[in-house]
Amino acid sequence: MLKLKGGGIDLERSFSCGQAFRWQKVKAEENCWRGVVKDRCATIRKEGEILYINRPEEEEEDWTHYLSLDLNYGELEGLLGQNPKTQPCVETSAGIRLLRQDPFETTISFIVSANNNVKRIAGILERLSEHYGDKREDEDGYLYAAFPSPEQLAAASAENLKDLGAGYRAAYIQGAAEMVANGFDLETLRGVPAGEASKALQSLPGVGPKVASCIMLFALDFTEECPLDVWMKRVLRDLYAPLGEKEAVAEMARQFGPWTGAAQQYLFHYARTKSGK
DNA sequence: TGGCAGGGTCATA
DNA sequence: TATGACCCTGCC
Repeated sequence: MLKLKGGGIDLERSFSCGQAFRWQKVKAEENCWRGVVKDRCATIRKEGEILYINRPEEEEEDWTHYLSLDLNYGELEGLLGQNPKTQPCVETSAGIRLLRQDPFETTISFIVSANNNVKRIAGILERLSEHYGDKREDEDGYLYAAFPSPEQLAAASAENLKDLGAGYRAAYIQGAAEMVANGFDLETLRGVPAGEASKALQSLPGVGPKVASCIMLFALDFTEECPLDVWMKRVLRDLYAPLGEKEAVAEMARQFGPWTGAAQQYLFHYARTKSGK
């Protein structure tokens, strides 16, 4: 059993704010979530400020990194609190942590996210894993399906993917998986200029500017990325009017610097909470 | 029950 | 650069 200091993380907000799709609340227990991260299944329970994770102690660094427990989010919340316009989201979104996710899983997840809703996205990814991923058992005997490897998904037929509910995204999933399986190296994009990484990602089928931005923020450590979806566009109109979208993003980057992406997630969650979603 | 929105992308003009 | 089409489920 792995034991970590939680550092103010809010599991519910972090897992259900739309950055990851394979975490589910364990209903029988208080503040307890189970999820599959690439090929590992974990159950995380929070008691006070301590996280109990049913993983071996050697994985301490991995989970600290995944949950961003090594960063001081007090700094972000301080910045958000300084501006009366962004201040309200501190209350609704405190405890959200950007999860540092696997690049391939994130790529497929956000290809699936296009013109789609969170519930259906989660269902498609679950069926994708059940169908093509390795079946495994965690330390407690819980059976789960790992996220498929690029090779496993590349071998899938678009028709079969369609049957899993992916719709017109089926061909994108298969095509992107094939490119990665054939040597398109997502990892090497870390640290290259943002414009270059975005352009490279957009050479994958089903990946446009928004999905590229999500992959960069959620999986490749581009912490200044600010993905603009329909919700964030509304937020920017509300908060930064009369600035246009580009100017508003520039203003966010100026205010938040390396915390821009995390601020985006706080504001995104705020907007959705406010609308009752 | 019908009608539309849902964390966009792609093809076409 | 600007429009529509696109699979299909969930929700009002």
